Amino acid sequence: MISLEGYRIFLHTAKSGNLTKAAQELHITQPSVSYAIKQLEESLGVKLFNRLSKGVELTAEGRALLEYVEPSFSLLEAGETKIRSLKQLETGELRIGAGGSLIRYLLLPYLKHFRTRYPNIRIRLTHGKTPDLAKRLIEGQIDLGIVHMPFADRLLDVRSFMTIQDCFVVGEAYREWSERTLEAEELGRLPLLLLSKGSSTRQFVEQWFAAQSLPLEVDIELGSLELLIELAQLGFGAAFVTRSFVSKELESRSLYELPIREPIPERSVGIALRRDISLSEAAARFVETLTSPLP
Amino acid sequence: MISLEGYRIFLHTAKSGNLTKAAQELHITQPSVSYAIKQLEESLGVKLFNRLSKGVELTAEGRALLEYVEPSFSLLEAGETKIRSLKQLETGELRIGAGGSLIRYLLLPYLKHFRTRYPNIRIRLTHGKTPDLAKRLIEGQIDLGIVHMPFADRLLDVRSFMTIQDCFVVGEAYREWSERTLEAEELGRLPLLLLSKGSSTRQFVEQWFAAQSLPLEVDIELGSLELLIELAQLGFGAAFVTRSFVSKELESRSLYELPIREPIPERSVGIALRRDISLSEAAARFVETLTSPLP
DNA sequence: TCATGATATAGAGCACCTCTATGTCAGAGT
DNA sequence: ACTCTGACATAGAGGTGCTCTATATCATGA
Repeated sequence: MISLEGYRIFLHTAKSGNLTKAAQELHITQPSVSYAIKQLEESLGVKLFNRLSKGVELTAEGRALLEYVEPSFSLLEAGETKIRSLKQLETGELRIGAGGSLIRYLLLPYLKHFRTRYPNIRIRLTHGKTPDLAKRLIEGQIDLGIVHMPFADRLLDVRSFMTIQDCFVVGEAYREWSERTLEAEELGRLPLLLLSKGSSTRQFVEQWFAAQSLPLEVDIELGSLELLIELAQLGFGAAFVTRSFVSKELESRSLYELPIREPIPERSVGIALRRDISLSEAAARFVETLTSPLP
Repeated sequence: MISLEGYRIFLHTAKSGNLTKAAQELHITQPSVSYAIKQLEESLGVKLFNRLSKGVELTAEGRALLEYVEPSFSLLEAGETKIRSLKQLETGELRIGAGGSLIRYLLLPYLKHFRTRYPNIRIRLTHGKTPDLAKRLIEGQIDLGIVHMPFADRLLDVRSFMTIQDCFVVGEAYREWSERTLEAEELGRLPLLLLSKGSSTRQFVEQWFAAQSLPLEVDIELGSLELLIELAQLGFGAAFVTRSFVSKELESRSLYELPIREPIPERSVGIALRRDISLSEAAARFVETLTSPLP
């Protein structure tokens, strides 16, 4: 097999027309260049250079070879440049999957920050429920998934990166309910606004009711958290939401949280990654972004 | 500096998705491949493969790199192929087939020129009639054929490269016939010297007579144009020949052309090649020689 | 639980490249 | 002519780094 280093030396020699100069460029000695050229000539079975008194000059065969070797090395160099720029996050893509409202209410500030910092990384977002995201992850269609915990899969590495606290909120119409601590069973006397079945949040609230042996009567169920919040504000009932997602509304008093004696346990949101593959540079950096506090 | 051998190993590994298989292809051992990939990854500072339990799989960065490395190596390989074919010019051979008198009267100057330019190419000449040449071409026994046009074959690429003009010539004995324009039918009053049946030239002259509804009475028919010309000079009659083949004799007035009212159409001579195989370097150069003017 | 088929690691060995030193040669300058 | 300069070639020593064998480790599927 032909030594590839020989081609690199050939290329420099051909371009400078001078073994000694080529040697300097390559930080090796002139005899090494001489040796390498000789090796290459012998492997190919043709003379590549005519040795003149003032340097070397390509033969017809050498010139023919150069026409291939030069672009070949340009490509390799371009490849190395590409890798460098991927490493510097000057290019690349980041494929994120996230469930329901997490993109809008939780991921958005991180995405904004990341996009400002690395404007040339193409961000692709995929919406999907947790099992769907798991499937996409395993198939390599997304780099990482953002899911409600608990969630586990043999092939996935899921690590919590944020805890969230859920609560019930009401609008002005039911404001008085927020002025004293309620027993859990009293909630049944209010119309309940929940996310549709199948969402992690819905599962979670169902479990909470079940844990206390309380029946759960749902009055309004919606796929969109946005709409849920709006209806709560309009006085349609008590909505089960993550507190931090409505912090603005709570501050501006367009929503009120219902204090409940039986505390709603904390949940956490996790990052799901394929266990056996390493992250792309962009994905790794995004995970860092997620796990360190926003400025 | 990055070891180029590493790229070759990377390429094979990426394509087979399996270090062990790549090692076999490269005739080295699996640990060597493992080592090389690791080296490359460390030099570039990125992981190129995810190690799975059933082989390896490119990472995003690896995939990006492959897009450059693969064409780069294709180029190198093409370069090596080119060199190999150029080398053939040092030792190769050129097998030409040509009909009848074409070798001697048309090809010879080109052959001389080619032989001077590429003295190490062994030239093999095959004599044969057009259909025979076609058969040899198709069977790969010759690289190219020189044939009278028109001629076509599904498997052959035939391109005209020279037009020729035929004429009737006589020796001193019939010189007076050359001093006025003859009607075609007057030719019948001269003894006619033609090439033997089966030759393209004979076919052509027969067609010409037939086109004018003239009977053709052949007095002397020979396989050799050389002899035909000699007999014409000796006054045996009018010979049908290609004008450029006897230009020397016409100049030196050992032969005279008969002016004829009905013009004899031009013919052309073509190069026949096999359509589906690429020419050897030597054959390609010879075709160049034929299609560009002699110095 | 075991067999299978992967990759990773450790450590020895040596091939091949690279170096230093020196030879050879052609051309320019005096 | 002679020498000086700048080039490439050759010889031989030396050491780096690749490659090998042997073995570990790990995941998967039966």
